[in-house]
Amino acid sequence: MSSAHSPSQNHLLAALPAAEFDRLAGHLELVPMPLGAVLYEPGEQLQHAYFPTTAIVSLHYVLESGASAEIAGVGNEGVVGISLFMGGDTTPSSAVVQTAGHAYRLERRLLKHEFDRAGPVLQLLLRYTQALITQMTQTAVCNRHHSVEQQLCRWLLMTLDRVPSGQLVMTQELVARMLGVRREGITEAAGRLQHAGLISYRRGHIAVLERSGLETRACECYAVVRTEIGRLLSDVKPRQRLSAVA
Amino acid sequence: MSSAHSPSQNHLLAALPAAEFDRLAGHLELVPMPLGAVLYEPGEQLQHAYFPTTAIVSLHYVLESGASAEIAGVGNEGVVGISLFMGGDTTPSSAVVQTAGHAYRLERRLLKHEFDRAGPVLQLLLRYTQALITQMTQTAVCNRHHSVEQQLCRWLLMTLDRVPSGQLVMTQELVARMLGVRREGITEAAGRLQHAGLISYRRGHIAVLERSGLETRACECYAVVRTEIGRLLSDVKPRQRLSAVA
DNA sequence: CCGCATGTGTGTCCCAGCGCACAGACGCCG
DNA sequence: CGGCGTCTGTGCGCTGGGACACACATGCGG
Repeated sequence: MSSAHSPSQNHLLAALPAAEFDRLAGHLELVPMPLGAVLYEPGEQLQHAYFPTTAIVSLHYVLESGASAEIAGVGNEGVVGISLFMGGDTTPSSAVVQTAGHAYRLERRLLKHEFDRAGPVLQLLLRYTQALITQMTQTAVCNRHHSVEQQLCRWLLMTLDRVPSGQLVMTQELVARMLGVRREGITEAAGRLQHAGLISYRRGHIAVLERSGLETRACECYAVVRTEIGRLLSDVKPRQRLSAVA
Repeated sequence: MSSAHSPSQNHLLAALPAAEFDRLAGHLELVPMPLGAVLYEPGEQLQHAYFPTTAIVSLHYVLESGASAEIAGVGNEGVVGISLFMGGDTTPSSAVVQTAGHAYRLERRLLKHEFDRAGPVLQLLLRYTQALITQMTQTAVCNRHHSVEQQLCRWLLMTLDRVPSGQLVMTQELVARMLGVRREGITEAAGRLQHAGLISYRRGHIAVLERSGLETRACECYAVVRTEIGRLLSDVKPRQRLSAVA
């Protein structure tokens, strides 16, 4: 595993015109993202926006009761901290590192400055935000109407898109917390998937064996989000490595 | 009921600096919004953005199975058609008039133009968008964890904020479709609320009698969204008539 | 003012998912 | 290599909500 880091590992940054990219590059700071790290908590003033390269961040909402659910996930296709350029500065949700890795971060001030420029950077960020909105709406509908197994498949697929190896380091307990369901529900669903030969797992490690099987069992939500990301971020710079967007 | 229409009945428009407001005013077109009218369908290119004054619009998502759910609602505090300035042009969801009334609409081209100006108009729109995002995330979590009754209360309260009279024209069937639940579930929940003296209804009409009671029974989601709208849109222009924001 | 479409109230059955409780099983660390 | 913490499997009973099936109201249009 080569550890050569580059901002262009993040699709948003990679999609920027060279001039814009160069302008920002000097200000990007590579930071490690350990599992469980909290990038921000509800109402907290963000100091940086994070462009993940290998890390995956989960936008999470915790209710007063302690129950929680993932709102959306952000990997190397996006950025964490949209409220910085949206103007609200904070959000009622939090952001937690779901898969350890790295990200490039940009200071709050610099990002806010992008708003005034109203250039390609802002345009790209807003498009991404719309894709994120799609993800959120889909999550809302999915939560309402789809089974735990369908959602698990969707979640695995989305994570898979951000982890090329297909080897996820993830306990069932954590997955349950992501989806906002009972741990036992995941055990059962995952058991069925393993039995069907689609995945295999052992104590905190999940390996996807047959991606297509997951796609069959997943709800439409996965495809919708995937397609929408492709649509919104493709014509900015046609060739990204979103791979198999269909 | 005075039928004097004015763009300033929409809080976003009203919050604009005078110069900006005047610039747009000439291009705003007052349109009636009949119940059930579809402003856009999934994937459809929007031709206008709508700033409701008395109408309420429901952002809606319909699954392949036919099941559906409201993603968020837009009243005189907001605007329908954010994808126009976000850059995506279309969304996978649709927008349907949930309560008849009026709105001012603005042509696509003009709104897109606002993006390039990167002025107060865009800033306000983006802030509103963030509030909308909050509403969507809250919907997602609410769908996961809260009971039908709690959600009904939340929905009633949010609608109430947009209908000063407290007299809603709305069948249980429709409410059910909004929340993405069974009609019978609404019948039961509404029955309990009526029994408790909080609301009264008859064949397609719902009257709220005791707002505070609904607030008690609603989940936290209502307050979160309400507070966030207040926070995000208040310091643009302090005095809006969002009334009792708490 | 009658009738029928359209809302609303019930009741019954069923099941996914929750809460809880505990039994194994793995694997890391001393 | 042994022990313990963590993760996973399983078995309850319970319940909210879904699907379906009617019976009854209501009020609009003819």
